[in-house]
Amino acid sequence: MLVTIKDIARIAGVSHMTVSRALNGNNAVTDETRDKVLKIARELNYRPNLQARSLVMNRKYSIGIVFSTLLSATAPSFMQACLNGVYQTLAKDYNLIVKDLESGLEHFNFSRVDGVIFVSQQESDDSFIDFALSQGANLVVINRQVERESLINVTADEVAGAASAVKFLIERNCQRIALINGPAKIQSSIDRRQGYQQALLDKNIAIVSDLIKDGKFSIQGGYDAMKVILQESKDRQIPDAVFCSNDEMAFGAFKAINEAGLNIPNEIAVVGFNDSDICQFTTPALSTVKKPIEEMARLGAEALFALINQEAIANPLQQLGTELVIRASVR
Amino acid sequence: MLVTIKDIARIAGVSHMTVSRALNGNNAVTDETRDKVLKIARELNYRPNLQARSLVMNRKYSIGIVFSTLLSATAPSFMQACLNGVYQTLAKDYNLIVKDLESGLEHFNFSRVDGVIFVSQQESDDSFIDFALSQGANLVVINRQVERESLINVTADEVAGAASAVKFLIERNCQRIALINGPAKIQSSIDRRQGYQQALLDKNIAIVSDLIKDGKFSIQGGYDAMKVILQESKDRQIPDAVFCSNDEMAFGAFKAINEAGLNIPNEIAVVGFNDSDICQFTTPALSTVKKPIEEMARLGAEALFALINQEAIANPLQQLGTELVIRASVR
DNA sequence: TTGAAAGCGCTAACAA
DNA sequence: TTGTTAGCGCTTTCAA
Repeated sequence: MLVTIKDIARIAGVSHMTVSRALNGNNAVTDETRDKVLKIARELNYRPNLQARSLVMNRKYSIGIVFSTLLSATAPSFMQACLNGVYQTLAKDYNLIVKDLESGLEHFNFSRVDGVIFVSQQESDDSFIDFALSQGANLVVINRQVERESLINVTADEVAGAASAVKFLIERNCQRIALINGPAKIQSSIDRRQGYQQALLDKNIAIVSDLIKDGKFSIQGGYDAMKVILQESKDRQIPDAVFCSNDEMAFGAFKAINEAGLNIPNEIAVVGFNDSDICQFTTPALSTVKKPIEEMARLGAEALFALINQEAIANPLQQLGTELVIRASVR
Repeated sequence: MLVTIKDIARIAGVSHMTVSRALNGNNAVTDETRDKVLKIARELNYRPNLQARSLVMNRKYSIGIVFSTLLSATAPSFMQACLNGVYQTLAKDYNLIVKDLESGLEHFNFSRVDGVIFVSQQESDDSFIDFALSQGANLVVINRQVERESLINVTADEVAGAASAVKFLIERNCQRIALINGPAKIQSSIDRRQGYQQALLDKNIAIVSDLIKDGKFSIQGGYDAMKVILQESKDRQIPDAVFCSNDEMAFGAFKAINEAGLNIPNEIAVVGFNDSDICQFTTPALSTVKKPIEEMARLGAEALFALINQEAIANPLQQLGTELVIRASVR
């Protein structure tokens, strides 16, 4: 068994309460006593049992980060950015617990965490959000816009981001612009499609449903979708541009375009979304809409800690901007 | 405050002990009582306070996964594979806590977890390993081979993997083979370099230190290293192959080679390591050494749970095989 | 089959 | 400034 405050108390010849006070920096203890206690604690390599403290203080010293899924539709770069953003804000004593919703939300025990930062990706996540709120859990939802009374929600302006990309393509004289989108139920897919359609409407270009495909947010999916698009346009005109809902799918599309012997950007321009690491190193370099994922996670986590500590939340609804990054994949 | 067994006891008109027994499936309780208790528990949406149970049982219902670093030198795809592998083996009640060593190991409180799975990447991790062992923690080290009395260690045979790749290149008539390696202190870098050198020696090819560069395990680093290699060989012969210590660096090298106007694989053959998602979609497709990362993590986690539950460990030292995957980036 | 008492390691409240 | 007592929610032990 590990060292407890009682062990230290016995050796120091004081009560366990004096030890507790000394360790917690309570100043109702003489310097001499404190020094003695701290010295013994150090020698015995004492670590507080946070489970026990937790029971008394009703604090868990843990927060949870919950993903819709750890496996599919969560690109590694996206997940790492989220984890990093949250991890950086973590106070010294705090643990970060990773969960996904596929293991079943009935297993989620809110009594083990002080709060949850939920990286929400789809509308069906609502049941978890409502469950969390009904449990009175401290909750911050990031990535997907959610309408709930006084819920803290940090998102990016994906509609505008997608629209800016498509608008740019049109201004560069693209007329037949395909969309390789993520799975239909994912909110980012819905938003980016909306931005795509908005831009086309604004410029009086018809929306051609044959040019919209599901690329599953994966490299393979982007490749498959692009192949189908090219196949289907064999007898007709091929698209002169393709907007992909994330960079991975754009990367897959590159492969299909290369295999078809077509030139990027002269025959087909390509734009992605997120600005992940790969963009600068594809050939040609991939134009994209930069989404501040790590910052989104950081701001969400900061708000969560404010919530936990019952501090005022400056701005419960934050929508971060996106930014069009032009590289050689457009002409 | 949340529902406790005492609340249920009061409503059911029994003692809290009977509730505890009913909830834990102890059969020293009549079916009638049990049903009544379970029904009330369900209605009140009772969740056990694992902090409290923890205190009594001296079980934490959490394991930790510790990375050397969450930020640098940990490729997103590698990290996600590790997390997935461990997450899949997690028992229903268990939480997974993510940590890195950069936050300082003095902060690591082993009393909060039942065990730790350590994704070790470098020799300087040894201090953490020794610290963990000195604390009597349940520890499993994966990814890096570590010599410690009765320590559970799951690794991949990286030396052989690298050697097989380089040997293959030589058999395809490559003579000047560059190595773009990870940071020198990372064990995988050391192992893969050793495999590289071994293969060259076996085939009586001299090792040219100018052809060995640090690519930092990142796309950018691979690009930079390849550029330097090409720059330096301007007046001499350029290498006819480059072996990269991970796929990301190979991807960066592709870019530099493309920019130099050289053909892959005819002028320079390229091989990577890990077999991550991108390999099939680069142009040309990237040959690589497949490393079973997720399986490594899964086996490690299974062993950790066996250790926690004091079951026999079939095989404390497991070295998984690697496999050379040939694609179009070699001729 | 059920209940009462004790205690896991810690802190809050009160007393000395 | 220090100590005593009680109790957080749970399980183990022993008694009924």
